[in-house]
Amino acid sequence: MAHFFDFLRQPPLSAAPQILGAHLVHGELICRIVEVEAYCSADDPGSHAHRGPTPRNQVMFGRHGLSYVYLNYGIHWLLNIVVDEPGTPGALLIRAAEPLRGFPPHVSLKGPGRLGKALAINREHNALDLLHPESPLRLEPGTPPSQPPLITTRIGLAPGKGEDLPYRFIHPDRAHLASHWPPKG
DNA sequence: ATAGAGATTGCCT
DNA sequence: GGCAATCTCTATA
Repeated sequence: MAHFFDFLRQPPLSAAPQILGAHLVHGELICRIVEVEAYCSADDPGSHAHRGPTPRNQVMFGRHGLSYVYLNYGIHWLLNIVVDEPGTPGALLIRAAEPLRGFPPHVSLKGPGRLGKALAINREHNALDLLHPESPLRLEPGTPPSQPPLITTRIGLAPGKGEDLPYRFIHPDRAHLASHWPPKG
C-alpha cells in the first residue's frame, strides 16, 4: 500500500526537499521541519557511513523511515531520518523546526543540538520506526512548501569533508527559523 | 593503549 | 572571539 512518506526511499538529495514542512511528533510535542542536511552514502566524506558500518551508524544501512540518533561532541543528541534503499546508507539530519504544539514559551528548535534537547531525544530513540502511527516519535504529513527550498552548504564540516556541497535544504517560508541563515552573515 | 577530531552549544573574556 | 563539556570512532604504536 502506498504511503505518504514513500519518497524517503529515494536518495538523500531527492528526499531532503520533500521532508520540509512535515510534522515531527514526540508524545504531546509537535513541530514542523524547516531545515535538513543530506548525508549521502559511502561516497560522501561528511557522512558517518563514509568508512562503513559501525555500532553507532549501523541503522543508516537499514530501511527508510528509521531514526538515527547519535551523541555529538559527547553532549548533544542529534536526530536523523534514514533514507534510501536498505544497504545504501543515507540520512537527513534535522537541523531546525518550528514549534507547533506542546513546547514551553520561547523555546528554540534552531540548531540540531537544541532541537534534540527540546524534543527530549536520547539514545532510546535510535532505530525507531518514524513511519509507524503508534511510535512515540514519528513523522506525520504537514503542509509542503509552495516554493522550492533554499539550498546551501552544510554546517560544521571540516575542510575536505564535503563542506562546499549544496546539501542543506531550508523551508522557503521559514528561513528565519533556520540555523546559520542567511549563509554569509 | 592512547591520542585527537568531530554533523554543537553556551559561557567566558 | 576563545574554549570547555564529554562520547564515539579513527589513526598510530
